[in-house]
This record gives sequence, structure tokens and C-alpha cells, in this order.
Amino acid sequence: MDALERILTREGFTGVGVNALAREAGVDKVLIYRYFGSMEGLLAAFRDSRELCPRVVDVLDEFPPDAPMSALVTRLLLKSGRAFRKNSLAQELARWELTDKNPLTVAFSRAMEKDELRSLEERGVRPDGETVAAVILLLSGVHYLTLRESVKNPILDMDLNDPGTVQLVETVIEKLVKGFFEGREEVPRG
Amino acid sequence: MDALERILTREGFTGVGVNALAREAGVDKVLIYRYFGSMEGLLAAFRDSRELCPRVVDVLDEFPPDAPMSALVTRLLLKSGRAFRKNSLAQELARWELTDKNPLTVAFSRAMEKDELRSLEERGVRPDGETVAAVILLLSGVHYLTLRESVKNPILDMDLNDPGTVQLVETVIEKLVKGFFEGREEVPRG
DNA sequence: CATATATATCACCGTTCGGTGACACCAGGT
DNA sequence: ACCTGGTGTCACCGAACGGTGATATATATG
Repeated sequence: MDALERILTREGFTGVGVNALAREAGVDKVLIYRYFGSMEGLLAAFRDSRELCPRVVDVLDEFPPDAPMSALVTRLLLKSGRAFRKNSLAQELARWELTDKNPLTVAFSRAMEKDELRSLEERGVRPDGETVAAVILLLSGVHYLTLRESVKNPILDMDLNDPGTVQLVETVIEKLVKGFFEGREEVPRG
Repeated sequence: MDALERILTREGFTGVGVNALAREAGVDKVLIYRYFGSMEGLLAAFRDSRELCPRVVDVLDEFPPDAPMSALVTRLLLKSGRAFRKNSLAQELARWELTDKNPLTVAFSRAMEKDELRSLEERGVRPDGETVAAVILLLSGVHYLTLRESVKNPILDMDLNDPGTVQLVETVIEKLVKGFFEGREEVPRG
């Protein structure tokens, strides 16, 4: 499991294979087949062995119960984006989930999404369909930019390592969310 | 060139290699080295051989010169998103650009971005930094969802093949953009 | 006809891939 | 002492990988 994580964060999902994994772990690859049956089984075990999506998000600051929905969603997006930018394993899994479908990637997908929504629901927020779509859309945008950045293919001159650029993106998210919730009846809470 | 495109759209970028490409093209792989020097050279040639990002976007309907910025941007995002969803080659290149860096992927990145911005600038629109960031962010979100969809890892139950879901996403984009431009002075037009 | 040059094919190299069969080891139980 | 079952190592397989040398064919120029 540790060897798999090391390979993922170091070389990316394209470097994952039976031979490479056994080499990294310092054991013979036949053990992989003996214990996990196949690579798929190992991925499934990896999926069950750890929290794929560290739940940094639900440490959302406590908001007063009457805080506007827009503030909550904005905070969620910013925190989640920052966490994603710092978590290179999550980035690699996201990259993988865009390319391949295996027990690990589907599990990661599920975990990621549930996590964000749960953060809201735990506060008694039951977002409607459009709100969910908006959150997903913006979060997806942040993920996309982050992945582009971490493979050194930044979009235009937007360097997400530059604090100014991060600030710009976050400001835009704030404004988008704020505008989205204006002229929209407050969603029932609690 | 045609063989490369076939492989990309059929098996994805992971299926691209000297052997597979020569096999698909029905020639010996040594010709690849003779004519292009290496796989990199071939990718560069492919990049120069065609319009990587079909400029569907600049067939934006003619808007009256006093059309609000929000309408223009919304239209751009929807058209661009739909075009991307129909273009499996562009999807594969986008997937590749998130994973690897080679002459083809960097060129694709550039082409994609310039295209969107040019669509605006050709109409005399000189978007400020925040507007550019907003467009990029939303477009990135659409790309992410599209890629997730086309690898059969849809987010939550959002099936982009379902017209209703597409409608929902597009509605959300409209509302986000509309809200973003409200309470913001009109940007000077050409 | 002869020669030079470009074009294309074949055979081969070493390496890595995913996957498997055979064998050595080393407990515990009988 | 003997079997047994879990554990680990080694050697090996066929296939595919990226890459290269030698060689045939065809064309064009002298």
C-alpha cells in the first residue's frame, strides 16, 4: 500500500504496474497475485486501506446558523480547492479517474463528491439541484486548473503557484457564488 | 497523421506508441524515425498538420454591438462546451494535456485558450483579468465534467448524455455569469 | 549502362510488461 | 519423524515496447 502511494505521488498513475510496484515494495511480484489476486484486487485493497479524500473540508469554520448560503458555499469551495492543491495523491487520483476506470478510481470519485456534499448537509443545508450543479462545476474548474498547473501546462499565464493568481481565482469564485445566490430565495435551513 | 488521430479517438493517448502507430498506419515503424526523427517529432508534425481546436466557437451568432457582456460570455461558454462534448479528439488531447507534457499537448493548450479569448476580442471585447479568470474557470469545469463523463466516471448522478442534465448545467452557467456581471460596470467595447 | 539517392522492408537488439509453475523454507500438529 | 499449509524466492514464459543496422527496390541523374 505504501509503495503504491509512493509510486503514485512520484511518477503518476502511468508508472503503476505489477513489476514496478513489486520493485518499489522490495518484494516479489508473485506475492501480489497470491494476496490480491490481481492488480485490480490490490487497487481495491488500497481503496479500503485509507481515507482517499482527507476530510479537510468538514473542518469548515463554524458559521452562525443564519449565515448566508453564499458564504457557506464560497468557504467550502475555497477550502476544498486549497486542500486539493496541497494533496498530490488526490491530484494523481483525479488525473487517473479522468483516464481510466478501475476499483480505485470509481471509489475515489464517489468519496470526493460525497465529501463535499456532506460538508453542506452536516450543517443542515439541503441544496437544490442547481446549487449542487454550481458547486460541482466550480469545484471541477478548480481541479482542472490545478491538474494543468501540476503537470506544468498552465492555462494562459495563470500560475497557481503565484499567490496573486490564487487570489484572483478565489475572488472570482466569491463573485460568481455571490451573484448566483442573489435574486434567489434563501434555501430552507436546519 | 490520420493513423494517429484514429488511435487517439479509439484507444486514447495511452495507446499511442511507435509500434501501435506504425501498425495502424500500415507501414514500418522505421519510417517514423526516418521522417520525424522520433515520436516527439511526429507529434509536432501532427500539431502543425491540422487545426487542433476546431474553431467552432467563432461562429458565435452575431450579437448586436450593444449586447450585454454577460450574454456574450454565456453564449461563448455554452457553444464552446457543446463543441467540446462532440469532439472526441479534443477530449483526448485535453486528457493528455493533464497527464503529460509534449509538443502536442502544449500546442493544444495554447490553441484552446487563444481560441476562446480571440472569440471575444474579435468582437472588440477586451475582458479584464477577472472576466478572463471566470471564463477559464467555468470552461475548465465543463471540460472536467465532460472528461469524467466520457470515461464513464460521471460525477454523482450527473449524466451529461441526459439532455435534462445538460440543460441544468447550462442554466447554472447562465445564472453564474449573469450574477457575475451584475453590479459590475460595463466593460468598454470596441 | 552505371551510379547515387531516396524510399521502404525485414530482421534483430535489449528491456519491460503481465502472469505462472516449481521449489525452498519454516512453523505447528499428529 | 512426518505431513501440512502458509510464506517467500527464483526462473521463466509470450508479448509488446522503443530503437537500429543491413538490405532490397525504385527513381533519377551522370
